[in-house]
Amino acid sequence: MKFEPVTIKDIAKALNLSTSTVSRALRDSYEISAKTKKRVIEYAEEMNYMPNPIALGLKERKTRSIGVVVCEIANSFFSQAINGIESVAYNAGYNVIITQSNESYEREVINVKHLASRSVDGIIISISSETTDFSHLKELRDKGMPIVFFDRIVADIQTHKVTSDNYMGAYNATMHLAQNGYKKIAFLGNAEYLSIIKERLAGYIKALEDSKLPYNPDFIKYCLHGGLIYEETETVLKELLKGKNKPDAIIACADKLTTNCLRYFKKNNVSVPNDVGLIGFSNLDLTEWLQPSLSVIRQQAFEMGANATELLVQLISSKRPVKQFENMVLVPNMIIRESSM
Amino acid sequence: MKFEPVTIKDIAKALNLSTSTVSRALRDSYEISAKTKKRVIEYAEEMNYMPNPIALGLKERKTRSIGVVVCEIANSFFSQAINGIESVAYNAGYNVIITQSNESYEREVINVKHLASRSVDGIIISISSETTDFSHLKELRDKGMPIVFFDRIVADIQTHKVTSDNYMGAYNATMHLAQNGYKKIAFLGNAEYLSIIKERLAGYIKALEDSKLPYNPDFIKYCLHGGLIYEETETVLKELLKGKNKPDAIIACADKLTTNCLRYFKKNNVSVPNDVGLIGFSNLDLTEWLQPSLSVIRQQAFEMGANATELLVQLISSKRPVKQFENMVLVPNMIIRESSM
DNA sequence: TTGTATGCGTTATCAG
DNA sequence: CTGATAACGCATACAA
Repeated sequence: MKFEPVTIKDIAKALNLSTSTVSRALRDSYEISAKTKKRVIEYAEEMNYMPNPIALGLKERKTRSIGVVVCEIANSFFSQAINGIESVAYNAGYNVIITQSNESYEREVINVKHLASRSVDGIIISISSETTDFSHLKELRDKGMPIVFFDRIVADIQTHKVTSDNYMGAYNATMHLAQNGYKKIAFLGNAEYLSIIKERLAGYIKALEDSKLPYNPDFIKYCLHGGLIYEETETVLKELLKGKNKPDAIIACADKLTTNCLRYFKKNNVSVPNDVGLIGFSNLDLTEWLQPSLSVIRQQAFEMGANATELLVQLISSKRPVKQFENMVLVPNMIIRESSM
Repeated sequence: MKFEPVTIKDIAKALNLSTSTVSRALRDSYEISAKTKKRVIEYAEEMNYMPNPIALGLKERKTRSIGVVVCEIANSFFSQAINGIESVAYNAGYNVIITQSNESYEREVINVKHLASRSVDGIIISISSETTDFSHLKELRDKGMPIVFFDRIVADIQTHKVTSDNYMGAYNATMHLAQNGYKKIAFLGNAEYLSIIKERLAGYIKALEDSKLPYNPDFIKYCLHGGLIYEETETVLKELLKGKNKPDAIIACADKLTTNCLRYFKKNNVSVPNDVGLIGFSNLDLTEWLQPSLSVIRQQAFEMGANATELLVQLISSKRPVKQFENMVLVPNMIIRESSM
């Protein structure tokens, strides 16, 4: 006894009407008499009628769902962002399909292809730290798929973008450390070519200049896997913190990278912020209590997700060709949060 | 210049064949000549043909997507489980739609209704800690929607379930603490009526008996919000740890609950495991380095997710009526992991 | 105001 | 071996 959903046809038959009348009545068309409308709507209600989204999609060539590509959801920044994405999407009547690249280019391409193969009306993507070739995204964009780049945007691809003011964020973070007496501040990023990292590096360098601190290229390090592999971070930190002229503070440019730094410091009995100052990007609620006086920046994950989704939904339902790009850069407050020492 | 996906019809026209021939060739039907088959498949490949899942769904009354309801994705157990779910679902050709209840009953009902109305083919759910009324799920099950209960199952609802051996897990955890010299072990759960908590409580009590430790009802506490609200946990811990006869160890029965305990201890300069022993459920990779010798149990999140999904996919494609329930309880290894002190 | 016919992309069932 | 046609559920242009 399988559950058979009631269709417009069933209603039409039961009420001795045509399917089109029923359809129009349910859509509250002006050309239907109030009486018929009422009869249909009441009966539909009673039978718990639900329009079949698949049939709708077939007609409109829409799936009413949007795809999301992030590096991983077990990341406080992205899981918060996803909350924002979902809340907007649901209100707009969209489902959200989340995929994870695990910082792998190959995986990202697979995910994007899968989403694009008509299971999705639009895509929100934060590229993997490994991605340097963007042809899969350019292709998609050229085919007319609405895409919003999120957080980790691609500078040289013309499309819609939502990101934070990474330059100012890194600038503020560096200034903060400098003002607290740190003289040799290191910069730890994930991927050198990632736009958000480039911007942060620029902000970092500007802050060094403004606080008259020397710029030391040895203090700039990258972990391609973005902290997904602890050992990679460990190797880099070892390299960074060896010798006599080692840094006395670090700016860590990713959620997991920050976690890994803390882990490494714990393991090696390095005290934060006494031995080493540390500021981590992203919203790690753990870091607040892990190490007193560790500062954490960028709290607007939810808003960023929500904004990106609003933009995407707008793009999807927009009648204008998607090719009329409007770059939109969102600048959320970058918060330096300090806990008491 | 909107992107128009290539359809079977297009291929048929281009190759001077009928749509049915093309369809059969692509499905590798035995009644098509090798030559035609090759011609069609090659052309389809070249044109990057992708079958339209919506049209497929219309025929089969399927959406090829499954819904997931968890309390939150920013939870190491669930985000790992979701990885398992997605990997199986993806291989079986299903999309995964994730929703979060945030431990709210109301939210859970909304999510379930939403998923059901958008006609996912099946649902994997881990109920919220607030949920005590299961009519929304019973209703759905009675309508024939394949449902697999995951992790936080409902004991008195007859359907398919995948969970871990919580009784043994708690038993082992408690024994571990007892064997390490702790005498007054407290039990911290989220919701009293949650089956996994009841089972863990039973295992805890049995372990107390077996290690000849007294059972003290004051040592059993609950945080309904499952750690989502730190202050709630803090209040409970304050209550638990006051007085002279306070516990010397705690079993924390949820991911965030464990985190909150650590946060509270940090704040109050309580050393783990010297002042208080602590074992937390779920897979918190952070805890490993946060506090030496903190033990963490249940590593099988990925496998559990994968198993639940396999079961669900099987249910969906099963021709038998879904009402023939088979309870399936998965018993993953419960691991007590220790880091060096 | 209502009904009829058509099409969205695909597959199954007939015919040939 | 291949082709024509109906059907899935819905919306809509066109007819009445």
